Amino acid sequence: MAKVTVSLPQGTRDFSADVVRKRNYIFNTIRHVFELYGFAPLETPAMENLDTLMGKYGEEGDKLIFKILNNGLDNPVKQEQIRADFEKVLEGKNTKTITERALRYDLTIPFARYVAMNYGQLTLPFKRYQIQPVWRADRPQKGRYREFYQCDADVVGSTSLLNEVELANIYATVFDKLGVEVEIRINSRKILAALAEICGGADKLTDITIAIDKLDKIGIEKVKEELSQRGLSDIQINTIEKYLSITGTNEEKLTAVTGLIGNTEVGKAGIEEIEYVLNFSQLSTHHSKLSIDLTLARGLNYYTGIIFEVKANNVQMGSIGGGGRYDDLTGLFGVSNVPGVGVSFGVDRIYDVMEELKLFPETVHTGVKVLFFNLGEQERKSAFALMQQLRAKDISCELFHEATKMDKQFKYAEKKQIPFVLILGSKELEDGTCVVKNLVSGEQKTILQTDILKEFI
RNA sequence: GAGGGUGUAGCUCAGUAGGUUAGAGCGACAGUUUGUGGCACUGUAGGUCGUGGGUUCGAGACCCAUCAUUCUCCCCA
Repeated sequence: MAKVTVSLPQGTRDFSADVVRKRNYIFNTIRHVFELYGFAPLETPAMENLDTLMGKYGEEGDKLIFKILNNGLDNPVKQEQIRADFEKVLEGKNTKTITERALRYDLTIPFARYVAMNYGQLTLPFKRYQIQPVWRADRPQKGRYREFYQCDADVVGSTSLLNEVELANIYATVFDKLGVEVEIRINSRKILAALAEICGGADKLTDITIAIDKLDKIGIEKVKEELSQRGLSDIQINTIEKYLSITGTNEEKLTAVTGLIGNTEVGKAGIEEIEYVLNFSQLSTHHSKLSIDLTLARGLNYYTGIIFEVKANNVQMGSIGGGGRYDDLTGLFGVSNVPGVGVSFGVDRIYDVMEELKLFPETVHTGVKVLFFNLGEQERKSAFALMQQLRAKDISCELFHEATKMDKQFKYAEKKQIPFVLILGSKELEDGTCVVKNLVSGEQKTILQTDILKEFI
């Protein structure tokens, strides 16, 4: 056999039939719930102008954007300019002559761009969902791919906390349906802002969030070290340690955090919005837990209110969903004062979790239902006619491609997990019957050809 | 960007301290079986041991480089 020399770009994958079916099961579940909650679909291009994306995801994020090389760089007329601009690229700057487009990095920024461009036409509040791949030039590892799907639902044009309640319920509903046990973590950037305020300045917010976000990974001592490196005083660090040591039930956490930052206006607001979402969500019934996580910060710095993150229980995997409220995402694109809130599902990680915990139902494997045996020229003509009758009734069938030993045809059906075979040989041809065999049970019976629809509908 | 692991048949992997002609299971194909699959038995095909250098009388094994892949950190879904 010839040596195969082709390969796939790092971090990308092909999906074979059974994987696609399982992925579709997840997509369909999410899409269905999005529709159920009144969200409408939107699709945007795989690529955006580089300007649209740059600077939206922080310094690290910018590095992970896949940039697209411009066409026509070999144009002799422009060579001098291009050489000069390429020097800038070597210094880490982007220039439009070299690259001006990039693959989308997430779905939120393209959505904000869409809202800004179409603001006048939208009925507010505007609720859209979007299920498309995104690309990141990250180094692949467990649960991390360079091409992966996000499923986002966002509401813009409303400051109502009802939206947060709805989105929390969407999370709970989807994971209940999929049978994945999760913990939906909730926090408010306002509480973090209040913490920064009593620690001497709003400008410390980013430093503080980056450090405390790592608590469960590196431990309290390392966090304190990092805070110290980031220029916080011992008194400030002491306050943060008090904040981080808050534990207990949701109610206990709220009481404790109120004692610490409840005297600040922003802190009070943050506590109130969490209380509101928690109380409202208790009205609906679902298994997934909604719990306060005061260390939850989220890297994206456009979040301003409630923030969410979803972790799967019983499995080692990064977050499988995240989101939050942003006050002014479209302001970056020239349309100010459009508040919004959204959540995102990471399908590829959800798939990995479900695979690891064996949560996919058997019924996901629905392929061909009936294989018609091919036992000769006359036989196959009759079989073909019968098969078309079933297909007309939406039953998927196949006729074996050549007249060969039954042995082979049986094995084909078995490998493709086709549950029924239909045998129509010379005997059956004569008396107008056919044999239906159930490959799972091994039972078979002879029926009239005219009764075939009854048999399978 | 930093640091580990792994590359041997289509797949999963053995390969002992460096020593003839590199193995197993599964899979594929053919047959036992020209109208009944799964089981069993028999046989066949398939590998310049990721690639390139080096050490050695001798390398799948040891050393260096390189590529691929995987995992961890950073960050994230």
